[in-house]
Amino acid sequence: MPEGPSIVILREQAAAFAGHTITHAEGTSTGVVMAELAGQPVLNVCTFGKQFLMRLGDRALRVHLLMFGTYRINETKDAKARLSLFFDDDSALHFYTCSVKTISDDLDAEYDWRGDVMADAWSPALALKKLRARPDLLVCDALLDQDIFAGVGNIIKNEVLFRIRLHPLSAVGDVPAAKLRELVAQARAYSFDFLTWKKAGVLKKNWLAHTKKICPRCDIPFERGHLGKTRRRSFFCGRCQKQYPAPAA
DNA sequence: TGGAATGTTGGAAC
DNA sequence: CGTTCCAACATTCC
Repeated sequence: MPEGPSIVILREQAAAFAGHTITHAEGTSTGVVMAELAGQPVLNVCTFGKQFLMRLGDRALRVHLLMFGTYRINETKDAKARLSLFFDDDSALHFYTCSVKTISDDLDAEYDWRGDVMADAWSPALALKKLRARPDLLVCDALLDQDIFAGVGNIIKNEVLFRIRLHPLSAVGDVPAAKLRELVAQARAYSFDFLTWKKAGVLKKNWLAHTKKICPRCDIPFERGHLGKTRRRSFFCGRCQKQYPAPAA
């Protein structure tokens, strides 16, 4: 479910709740006081990276779907909801298997929107600055770092690195400047392709690297491994994805 | 059917 | 005290 673009879809679907008032809240989450939510208006909904945010009358709710989280609108799943919100027009929003937290309603103080690859405020220059400050960071870890690329997940990581022909074990400080700019640009560009494909139900069909066995460019087997400090799955072509610095022979 | 996966966190360990 | 590491959590699919 949950890389940044999927959360954007959630936000678009939940936009209909803005302007409505919560009449009742229930669920197993310990991150909110259910009784305090009744009567609160939904002022607006937004996202930061993989987080879904709802600004209410006197607080905001942060929902993170983690790896397995799901949600339903105007219907329920056969499972206990972490948080169910019922609204004054009899609509409802249910979250399952997720982390729910109550946070300050001053979202501009909580988040630097320039760090969200899906945001209008996304700043490639700021991302580059953060990257240059960490030359030893491997690019496979850099893309997953939510302080640099909020919203990017493991699928986007693999697809971006394949797209720009960059080996996942390359060190940020050794990647040529132009290639690093490409990395930043494609972190956003691929995320929007992801969004388009996810909406059309053709996301998997468009994967070129993630979970793939053969490189579509070289027609040779992909390498795979749990790389970097994050130890997340990497799928990459040892021939067309260049490594910086070149590995010792 | 056990293992692994679109992820983060909190606390232990150093 | 700061940084790093790893177990824990949870659902679904193969």
